[in-house]
Amino acid sequence: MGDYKGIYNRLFSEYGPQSWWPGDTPFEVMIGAILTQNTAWLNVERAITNLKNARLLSAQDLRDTTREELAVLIKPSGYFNVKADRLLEFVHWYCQQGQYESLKKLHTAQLRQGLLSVKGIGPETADDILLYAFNRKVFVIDAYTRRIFSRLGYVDKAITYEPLRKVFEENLADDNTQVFNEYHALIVRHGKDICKTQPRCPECCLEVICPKLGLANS
DNA sequence: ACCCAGGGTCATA
DNA sequence: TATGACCATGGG
Repeated sequence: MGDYKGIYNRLFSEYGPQSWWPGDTPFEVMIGAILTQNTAWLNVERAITNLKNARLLSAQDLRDTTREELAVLIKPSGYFNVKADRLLEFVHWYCQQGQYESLKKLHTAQLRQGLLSVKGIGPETADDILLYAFNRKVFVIDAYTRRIFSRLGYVDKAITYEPLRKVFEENLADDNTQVFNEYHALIVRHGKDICKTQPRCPECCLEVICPKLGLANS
């Protein structure tokens, strides 16, 4: 089973509200979700600042940018050639679908399917967008989630994305979207916080259950 | 110098 | 289905 809400409460009392996702508009959230793939958020912020200065954080303007021009601007976020293509693939789809006003009318399953049809958007990025840009009640799974909760003995360490997402969504069925929002952010925050204090420490949550959770490994 | 970050795709077996 | 290679910058 596992006390999923209990872990949430411990994380929340330890760290407090995380105010995710950082970003001024839903569209900026979506762009950030693509840029942050396997990348530290600090580097994503630099790339987003460049896009803002170039006035490219609207769908229309971004769509008319060349891949080469885009690659230069998002360079700090890494994988810049790959991500330039992914941003363009996404924004083309986004405009074709009628942007936010049209997409927000879709059911969550339909919207998710649409996002996943875009080359460069996988399950985690799609769920980031669903939760943090469209405010849909989906649980975002990442590497921290899988590590922490498999070490807790709640799930198998080899569990794949969809089954793990289902576990969280079933266990948090009675909770609202804000809890889903906060929970994923807290999981990420927990990993960052510990690693900042003790980089690669064997006591770090990435390797064993962090003492901060009050759940010593044994 | 080494590890890895708020992943995803593609080729291979 | 399940690994492995690849993408690439910047912080600790």
